[in-house]
Amino acid sequence: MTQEKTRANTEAVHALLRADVLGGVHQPGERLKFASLCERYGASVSVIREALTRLVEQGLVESEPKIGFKVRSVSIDDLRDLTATRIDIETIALAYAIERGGVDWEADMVGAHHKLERTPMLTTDGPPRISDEWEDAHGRFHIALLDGCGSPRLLDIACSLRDAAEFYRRWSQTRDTGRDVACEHREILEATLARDSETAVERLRQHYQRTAEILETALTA
Amino acid sequence: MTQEKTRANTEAVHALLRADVLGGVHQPGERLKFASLCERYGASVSVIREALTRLVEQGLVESEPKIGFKVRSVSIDDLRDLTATRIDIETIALAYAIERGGVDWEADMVGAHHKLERTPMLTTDGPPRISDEWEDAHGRFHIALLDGCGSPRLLDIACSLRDAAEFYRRWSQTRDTGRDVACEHREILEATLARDSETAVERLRQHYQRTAEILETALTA
DNA sequence: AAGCAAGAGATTTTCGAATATTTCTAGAAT
DNA sequence: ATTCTAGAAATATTCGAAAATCTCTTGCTT
Repeated sequence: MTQEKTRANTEAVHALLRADVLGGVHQPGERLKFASLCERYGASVSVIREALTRLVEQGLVESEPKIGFKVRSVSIDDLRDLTATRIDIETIALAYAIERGGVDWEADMVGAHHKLERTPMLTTDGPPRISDEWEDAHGRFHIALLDGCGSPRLLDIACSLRDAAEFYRRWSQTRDTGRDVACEHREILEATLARDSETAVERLRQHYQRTAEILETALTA
Repeated sequence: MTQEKTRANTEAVHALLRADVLGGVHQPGERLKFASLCERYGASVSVIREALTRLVEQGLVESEPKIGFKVRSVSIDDLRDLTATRIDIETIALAYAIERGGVDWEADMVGAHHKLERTPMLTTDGPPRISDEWEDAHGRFHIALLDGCGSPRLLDIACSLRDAAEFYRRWSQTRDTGRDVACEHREILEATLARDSETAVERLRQHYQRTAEILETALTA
């Protein structure tokens, strides 16, 4: 009786399906058939279809009319393009934030960073993998960094690119080869608070570049 | 018997509805009710809903769950944000294109520009307004400029921002106060072909800035 | 043996009705 | 007069089945 929700509205199914795609429950390239999805999410064709349609528009799922839907497939080329684009966009946003951000922005940023530092990165039960809580805190920190930029449109783009990146991230689970991610975050925050745009941007760039390199080796292996 | 399509598939309805929203048939802020949309596009609730869902995800329509859909509303603030973001994004893309674009890119660009120059800007029948053909050629030229950038993701973002801008554009119909748009295009092309990144980017920036200013006065008036 | 055609099965797409929710209206109570 | 509430109307959401389409198999022809 724990999950007896009589309301299976689209919003919820969309969130669920999205989480499953992002989390790798459905593999990239995998076909998403209505029959099995309806069963899995306990919803009707209509609501599954709406959820899929939205995911297509968000770039997480692909659709061929009359043929069906499938999870978007991954490639090295796309990963490189994504990384480069992400760096370009976030670089601009961070610079704006440093230029325009007020004290509220600073406060949120510091808060998000604090939470990130206090959240254990790896799970302790079972084989060590990056915990969902950490992923969440990590995302929030990076968004908090940009949040002072004052441009809803730019922020929105950054978020959607972050989602796309999440898609790749699960491959690199625990492959952090002697990398001090926490330190990188601390240094980015430090330069940002000091309003040192040059340094902050450069550190952010390296942060993403390193992640991408790890992902790339994981993807080729 | 000219339009007796028995197939009202989603793709078509989506395109139609999108064109109508972009073209101002449905005013910003206007509610989009299923009943009237079903009648207008001769389709069932399902396909209307899918089209609307997609438009929401594309940022052209807003949705409040259980309440309904409405055309996205416009504002000066959003126009400014949009313009600034567009300049930032296209600036990057153009710089990349100039840096990396090959001869095919050049050819497409020159071709698109030629077509733009040969397409009459204003309609001759009825009150003069900007013709759909010109709008189309105009969009294609600007996309052709960026197409050499080599980044599908960046190009995609640029296109979606262009759609958003289209949304505002219909207000400024024929308000071109002594502005030589054709000349601006020619100069942008010229600098781009000369691989003079600085100049090209600056001209593109001014091109958009001017458009935005005209739009802004039209919006406040 | 290769290629083609027909048909069965699987799957997506569309429909119209049933259901759930919100919004409007009118009347009663304060 | 104003606020509140019940009911009616309008509207969005969800469902399950019918229709359309694609895919795969099987048997036939060359």
